[in-house]
Amino acid sequence: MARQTGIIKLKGTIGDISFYKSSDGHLARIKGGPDANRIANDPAFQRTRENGSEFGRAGKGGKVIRNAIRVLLQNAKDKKVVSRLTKTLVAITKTDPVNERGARTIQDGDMGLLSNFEFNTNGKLGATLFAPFDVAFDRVTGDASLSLAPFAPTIRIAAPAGATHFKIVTGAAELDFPNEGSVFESDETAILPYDAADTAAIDLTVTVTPNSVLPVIQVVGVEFYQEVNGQMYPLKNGAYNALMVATVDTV
DNA sequence: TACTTTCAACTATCCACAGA
DNA sequence: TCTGTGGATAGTTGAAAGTA
Repeated sequence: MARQTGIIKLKGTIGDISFYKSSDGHLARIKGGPDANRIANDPAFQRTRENGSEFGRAGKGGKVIRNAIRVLLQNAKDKKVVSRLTKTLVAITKTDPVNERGARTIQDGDMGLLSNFEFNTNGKLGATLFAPFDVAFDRVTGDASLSLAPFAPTIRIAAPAGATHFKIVTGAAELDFPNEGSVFESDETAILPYDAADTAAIDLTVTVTPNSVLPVIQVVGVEFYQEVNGQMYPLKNGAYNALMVATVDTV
């Protein structure tokens, strides 16, 4: 049994050697574990395969969502949004009361858990936009709307340093998880000055399939800009832009 | 008993390396 | 020294075998 006696304790795996801390001290040994073939075929790993199946479904579901809102997500995301979204979708999958273990789905689970999901932890909408806003989705017409009464930007929006302008965006996505497809439309305000003067009332509407029977989510976001010599530049490549799930509507 | 590894899906980011 | 390429990694869940 190999032991680590140096000052620097390692944790993790380098090559075929694993380093970890146990009650016997810091150890180093050849990595082990069951092989891929066993996990794929051995009846003892049935539970493991069921987990893998549901986890895989959540991962694919995350891709459907990210692909759907890609045009907005590109401007407001952090490095770990994929894993955070997967985590949420796994939790949703577990709330599915219909299907048996290993076959549970996102759309049969409680998709409400996706409400208020923030796509950028570096710029959360909940900590950025303090102007009250209303969202509404009409399943018959397929219209998703966002409205804000006039507000003073410097009071109602916590903008990162350097921002001179901003934009409010929204989008609706109709999600078809089994077929890995989606319908998406987005709308946005003009680029507005970040100052103390009240904005005009904001009303944005986007439309997805009327009378849809699929789950629909609506996202709301804020994007920041910096004006330099009359040109608008995205502030720090959108590091502080916010995007959040505002509505989750299922049949 | 405590701990690791493995698998499932996905992708931005990081790193090493080769070649110019 | 710089650039492009390709592979590894992180991060998420849960189950069980294997080892000291």
